Amino acid sequence: MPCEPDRCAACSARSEGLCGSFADGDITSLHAIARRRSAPAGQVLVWAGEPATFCATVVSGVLKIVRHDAQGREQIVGLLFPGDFVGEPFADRRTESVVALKDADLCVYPRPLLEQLLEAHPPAARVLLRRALATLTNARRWMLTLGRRDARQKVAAFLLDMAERSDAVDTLELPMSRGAMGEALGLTIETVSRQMTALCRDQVIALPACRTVRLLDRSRLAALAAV
Amino acid sequence: MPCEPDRCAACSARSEGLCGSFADGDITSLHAIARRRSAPAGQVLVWAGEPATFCATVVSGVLKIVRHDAQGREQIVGLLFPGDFVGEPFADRRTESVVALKDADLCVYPRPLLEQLLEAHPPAARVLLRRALATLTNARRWMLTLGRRDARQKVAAFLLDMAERSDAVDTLELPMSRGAMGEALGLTIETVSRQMTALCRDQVIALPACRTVRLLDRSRLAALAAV
DNA sequence: CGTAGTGTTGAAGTTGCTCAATCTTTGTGG
DNA sequence: CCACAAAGATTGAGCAACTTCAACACTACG
Repeated sequence: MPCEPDRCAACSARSEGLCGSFADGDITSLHAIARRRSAPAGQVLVWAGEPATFCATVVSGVLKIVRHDAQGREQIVGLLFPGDFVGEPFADRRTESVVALKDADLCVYPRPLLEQLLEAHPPAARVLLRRALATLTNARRWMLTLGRRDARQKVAAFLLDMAERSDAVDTLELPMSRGAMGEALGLTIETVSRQMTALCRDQVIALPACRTVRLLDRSRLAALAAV
Repeated sequence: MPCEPDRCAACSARSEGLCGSFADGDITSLHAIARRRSAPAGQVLVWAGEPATFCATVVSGVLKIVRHDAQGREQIVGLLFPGDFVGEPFADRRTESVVALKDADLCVYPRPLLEQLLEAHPPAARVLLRRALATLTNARRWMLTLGRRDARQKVAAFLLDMAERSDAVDTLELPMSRGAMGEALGLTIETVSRQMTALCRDQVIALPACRTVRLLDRSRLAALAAV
């Protein structure tokens, strides 16, 4: 009688994403192809341009997905939190880099084996489809911010987004530097910094520390973001 | 013995996307839930905010997917060409509008029936997963353009993208106005227009007509786009 | 105590937007 | 077939916003 492997039973991401599509008895088949890996903040897990050898589930930590162009400019195109799926099945080559913003733990699956598993276990493919569609909708929401909002609105929208993801009531810890915020928002470090201090001056937020944001007036922040 | 319905057999999108995941004998089950619909250029097929009642496959024409914010600013977040899949299964409410840029024909599926079909027919879910992942990668590529490139590079990148999609050798027909280009690029009409004439002046493209672009120097265009 | 990394602030310079006028194309009715 | 209206596209001038460049402050860590 198949039972749940200990590591999965103890995993905080057990009920999330891909893993959540497997029943306790079934999870063995996913566990069988998975190995654990951890990465310190700053480490590059995936290099754009390399062959795509694995996918993964984020167990803990935060990662950024980055694209760069011919002139070396960088744009963060996604953030990965615990439970999120990393990588793209069916794609032989990576077009984006993945970098740890904070120390992270991953559950890694070799891509060929994962693709076999997706064939053999239809609920897994459906769960990935659901997530992919949700991620796409999120990316498109972000496109509106990148294309149409000014610096103030971008920063406000970013803070709201982070607040939602960490379901913070009034204080939230940013998982990244001003530089990374700029990469995500299509702004320079300086502009991000100026907007943060401006929001502070206007009593919309407070900054007890560089990366600690207290939301003083969430509705005004939402109004500024023009969400 | 099941055979291919006439309408599907004659359809130019038969081998594309969702339909392509069904064998000639199987297509009946998709055909059974589908009805045809056509829309003239300019017609709104989906209103953001409405309940999501259907998905569809584009048979002919071009559609735009648009998001708007509280201040009414609009951003095109995707374009749909023949064979592309319209709508988001599993999402109860639309967050984006879909508008025909050119007269279009669609093959429409009621969402609940489609979702049942995805359960019953795993290859269909896998095909949608593949497409969703590819669309996501495309959206992310576009995010780099929106966030990091200046007006000249945006317009150059857009023209290259359109050239690819219509696999044009040297002359391509834009399926949209300058205004829609601006919506897609996060620029004003005026800026798009100025960049187009500048590219013309620099002998990178020629404009026999407003929406007809002749690519005079594709490699220089690529260099300008900084792809 | 010095150095490196990160963040803030200021001044000057560009880029793209706004507003406004003009030109072109398209479509409609006489 | 032409005239006219409406929509789309182009061009120009002035302005606001963001970037760039530069200096300086704060923190952490050896």
